[in-house]
Amino acid sequence: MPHNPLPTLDDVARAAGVSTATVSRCLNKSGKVTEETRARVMKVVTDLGYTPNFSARALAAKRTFTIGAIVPTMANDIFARGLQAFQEVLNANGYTLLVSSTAYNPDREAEQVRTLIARGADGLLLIGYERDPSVYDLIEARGLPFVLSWAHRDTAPQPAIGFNNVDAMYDMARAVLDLGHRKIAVIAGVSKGNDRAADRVAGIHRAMADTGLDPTTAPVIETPYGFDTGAAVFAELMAAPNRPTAVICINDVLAAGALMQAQKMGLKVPDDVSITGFDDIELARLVTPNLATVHVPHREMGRLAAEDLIRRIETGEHGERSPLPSTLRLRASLGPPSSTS
Amino acid sequence: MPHNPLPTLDDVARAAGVSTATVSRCLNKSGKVTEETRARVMKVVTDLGYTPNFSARALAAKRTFTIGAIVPTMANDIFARGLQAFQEVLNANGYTLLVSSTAYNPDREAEQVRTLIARGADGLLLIGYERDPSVYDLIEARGLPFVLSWAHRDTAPQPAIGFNNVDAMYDMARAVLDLGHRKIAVIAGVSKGNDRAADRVAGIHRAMADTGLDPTTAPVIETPYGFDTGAAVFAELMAAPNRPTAVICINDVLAAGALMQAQKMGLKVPDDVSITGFDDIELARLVTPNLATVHVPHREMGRLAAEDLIRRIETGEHGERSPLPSTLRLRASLGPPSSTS
DNA sequence: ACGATGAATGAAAGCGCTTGCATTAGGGAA
DNA sequence: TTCCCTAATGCAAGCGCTTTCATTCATCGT
Repeated sequence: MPHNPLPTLDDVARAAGVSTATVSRCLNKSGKVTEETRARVMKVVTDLGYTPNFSARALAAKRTFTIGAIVPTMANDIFARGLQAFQEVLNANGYTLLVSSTAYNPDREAEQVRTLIARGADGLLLIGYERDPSVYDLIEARGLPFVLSWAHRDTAPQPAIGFNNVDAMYDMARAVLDLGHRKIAVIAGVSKGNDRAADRVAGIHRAMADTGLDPTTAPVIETPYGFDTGAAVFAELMAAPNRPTAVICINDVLAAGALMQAQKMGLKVPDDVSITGFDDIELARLVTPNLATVHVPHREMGRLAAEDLIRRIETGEHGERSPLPSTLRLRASLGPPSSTS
Repeated sequence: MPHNPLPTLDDVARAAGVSTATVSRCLNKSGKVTEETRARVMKVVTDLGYTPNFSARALAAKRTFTIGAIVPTMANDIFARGLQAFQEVLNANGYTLLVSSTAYNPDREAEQVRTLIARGADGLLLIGYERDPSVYDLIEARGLPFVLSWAHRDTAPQPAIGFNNVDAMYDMARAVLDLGHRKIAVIAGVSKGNDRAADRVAGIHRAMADTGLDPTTAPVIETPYGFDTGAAVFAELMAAPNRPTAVICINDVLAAGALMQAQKMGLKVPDDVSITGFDDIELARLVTPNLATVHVPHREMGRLAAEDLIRRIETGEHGERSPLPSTLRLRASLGPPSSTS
């Protein structure tokens, strides 16, 4: 491994006949430099192909221009999309993205936060609210700017760029109920450590209560994320004595699995049973019948989260925090209950 | 922003009554420390909640335990999956992942590489072979370990953990041809700067030549990645006078778009026209009919790439480089050409 | 019992950059 | 012309860690 050393600030300073302080000032646009010297220095910089060493810069300036994101997993379209947008904005502003994932394991998050702090991240992106309080302590003790995303609760103290999962799912449940469905079942995600999943179920319950139904009558089955698990739970649900006429799924992937299983079982959707999802990933428009779901602006969310976080880092102030809108996409997988069922 | 300073090596050293050198040695398991002092130091470390400052460590040791990945975009399932696996292995080995994306714009890659080098990445993950030679120069001048992925060419000098796109697509094209199809059309990705896309088309051409067909007779339409573009190209293709009996798509997303469009046009798949994809993302088993495609082990690939890269960084040596296997998944969207067409 | 031997530890020199403070030079006011 | 003020620049002290080299000390051979 030949280590052909990159030129350093000293090299540039010497070649330009100025001090390292001046070169540094040129590079950091901190004013206080004649246009003439700046030009001379910049020429040397490009001639030498100089690139500042970030580690050194970070050590001296206590700024890394690095932002950490901790997501459950990138292999989930909704996070991948949001993260991509997040990264684009970061890059456009001179920041670099450090990614870790928890595989939905809350315990790993604290560890990841520690690592990112040690690495000197200038800011943090976290998903949702629910986490060990010690994690928040860690971040706040350090005065580290952060923003939550993929969720939004009006009452929560933490800054969040996201949507209200309760309300969003309430709307969908309401739509289902308004069509006349009374026998509802829910395929839920694992709610432990996942407030988004929990909130969505809460939204369904609220809609039922508002419609005069007893929320406890609807079976709610939690299952890990995935098609196959969605399919399995659906099969179980439909094998039970008192079949639901509508199955509300906590996300599109689970719903797609359910849809696939329905087909396999020879059930017509929505005639025999309605199925709804959440997220409106592209898949929703590809399955047959098209999936009724809740549209969430993931890219937009990632973009806004990045902008908010950068603002927070650079100016200390923060933007508005009103929740992002989610909108119903009522597609063919949702219909009125059949009169015979 | 209250900056509650994290404890430093000095703090630990003082509290443990040893020198910073000793603490450093304990932390880096470099032997040369009595079990007794190590225990004492470690206790102080946990008591104080000490975490080393990576910037300082990087500056002093010229190691960052950071690995950079430059992908076209994370918002593409195949990269997201691979990257997730890549990141998991990295994390398990004490490395952190720095992500940038190029949005399939080759020009941006050189810039990203520079940034990652300046940030002191210990290694790099790049997608495919095709890039400006200056990028390779940059990396090699620095002696920076790297590995390519998502592609594999036996003749290429660069280390790669991937599969052979030509062969993989050859197999699929062969399967299509062997069913009797003679009028074939290709929905391709943009091949400029994307050797995976180009190689796949090459595979199709080779299969045609091997079957005694003139490769130039098959229309190849390039289009950016996406459903809607896939649908649009498909519509165009089927509107032409001499309709193909089989449309081979360069990836599953394009194929899914084509499938959707076929449905919209009232065409039966595969009776009226066969459609095939590539990648075998989950969507392939969700659309109706299920998509015939080429299965590629993306997660496995990400995992292996990470392991190879780490080995390369830590020991200088490299593992084997035989291509990963891809396998045909011949599903319902592919059938023999109808006799009437 | 004494010097030789080697293992554990400490002292200190950076790594490449930023930044507070000192210094210099140039320009305007008196 | 002299003096003061300001803007540009340089000096040098770190930032927190690793690592080389020197030092210390206990152990062993003779």
